[in-house]
Amino acid sequence: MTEPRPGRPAVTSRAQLEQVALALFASRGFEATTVEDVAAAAGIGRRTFFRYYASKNDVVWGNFESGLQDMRQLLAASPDDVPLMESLRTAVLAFNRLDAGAEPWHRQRMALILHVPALQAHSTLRYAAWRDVVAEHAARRLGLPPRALRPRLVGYALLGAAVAAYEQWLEEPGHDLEALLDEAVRTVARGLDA
Amino acid sequence: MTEPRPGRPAVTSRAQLEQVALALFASRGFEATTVEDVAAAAGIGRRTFFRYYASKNDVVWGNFESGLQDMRQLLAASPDDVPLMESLRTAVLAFNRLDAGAEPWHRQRMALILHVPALQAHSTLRYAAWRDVVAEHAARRLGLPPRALRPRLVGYALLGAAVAAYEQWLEEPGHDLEALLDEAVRTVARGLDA
DNA sequence: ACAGTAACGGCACCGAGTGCCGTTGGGAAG
DNA sequence: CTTCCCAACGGCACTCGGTGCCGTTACTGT
Repeated sequence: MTEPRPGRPAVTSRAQLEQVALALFASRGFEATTVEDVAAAAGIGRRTFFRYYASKNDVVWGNFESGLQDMRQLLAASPDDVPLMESLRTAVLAFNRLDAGAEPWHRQRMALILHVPALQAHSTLRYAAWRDVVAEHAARRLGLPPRALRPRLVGYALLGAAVAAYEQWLEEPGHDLEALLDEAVRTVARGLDA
Repeated sequence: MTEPRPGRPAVTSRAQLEQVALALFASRGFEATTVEDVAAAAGIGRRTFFRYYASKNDVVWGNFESGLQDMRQLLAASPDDVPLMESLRTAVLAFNRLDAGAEPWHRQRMALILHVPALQAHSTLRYAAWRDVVAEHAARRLGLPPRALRPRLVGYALLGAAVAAYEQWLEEPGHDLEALLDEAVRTVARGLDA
C-alpha cells in the first residue's frame, strides 16, 4: 500500500486537506476563509498548503485530472462505428456519474464552483483541459486537426451543455443530473453531427 | 459636450487609461506589467487607477457593458416573426461587428483575453452577463422562465460558438471574423431551434 | 552512527485590491 | 475676490494569495 520511500513522510494528503477546506468553506464561506485558516485547521503551515494545492481555488477541484484521464481513455476506446456525438454523449455522462453517496459533496463542490466568483473564473482554466479532451476526440473522428473550427466548436458546445445542466441541477433539488446532462447534450449534439 | 459638474475635474479617462495600459501590455506583457506601471505611465496614482477600473483585468474589456446594452436593445426590437435562432445569430454578428480600422486593436484585446490565463479566467464573469442577455431573449421568445434549461442552454451554446470562432480568427490572420461567427452560430443553432 | 533524501515551515518579499483621510482644484454663491 | 461646496486625487497602511529561499526535520538505507 504505502511503499516506503526515502525522505520525510508527508504529514497529510490532498484528500484530507480538501475535506478540511470544504468544511471551512461551507461554514464560513469561501472568501471569508483564508489559506492560513485552512492550513491551521489541517495542522500544517501555510507554506505547506501550497505544496499540496497550487492555489486556494484548486482545492475545490479535488482530483479532476484523474477524471479527465478516465474520459480520455474511454473516448479512445470507443469503437469507430458508434456515431461521434453518441460516443461523446456517453463519455460526458460517464464523466459526471457520481459514486453512491457522493451526491451531497458533489453538490456543495459544484455550488462553490458555479456561484463563487473567484471559483467561477478559475473554472475556465480547468474547463479548457476538458474541452481539449473532447476536441481531440472529435478531431480524430472527423479527420480534422484539433485546432480546426469544428472540433473546437464541439468542445465548447458540449461544455456549455454540461454546465447549463449543472446549473439547472443545483437550482432544483428534485432534478436528476444525468437526465439533465443527457437532455442538454442531445440538444446541442443535433446541430453538431452534420 | 463636457457639461460642467461640481467638484474637481477628472484628470484622465477610462479610454485614455485603456490605451496606455494596452500599450504596456503589448510591449512588456500583461503579467509583467503592474498596476503601478500603468498608473505611472498615465501620470496618476495607483489608488486612482482603481477608481477608473475595478481591477487590472477589467482594463482589457473597455466598454463591454455598453455593447451589451446595444445587443439587448437590438434583440428586444427584433420582430417576433423572425425565427428565434435567426434573431440571435443576427445579434451576435452585430455585437461583434468592428468599427473600420479597429481590427488590429480588437485582435490584440482578444488575444489577451483568450491567451493570458488571468484574463481567460476573468472573462467568464463578463461572459455570464452576455449569456444572460441571450438567455433572456430566448426565454421570452420560448415562453419559458429565463432560468429554465433551454434558454440557458441557448446562452451557453451561442457563447461557445462565439468564443470558438474568435479562437479560430486569432490563429489564422486570413480568416474573416464574421464568416467564422456565422458558421459557428449556424452550426449550434441547428440543434437549438427544435 | 551516518549519509541521502524529501517534506516541512518560517521568513521575507511581491502584487492586487481596499478603507481611510487629508489634499486639491474646480464651480457657484456671497 | 473670498468663501463654501464638492468630487477627484493620491498617499498610507493593511489584507490576502502566491513565491523563492533556506534551514530543519524525519524517515530509509548502508
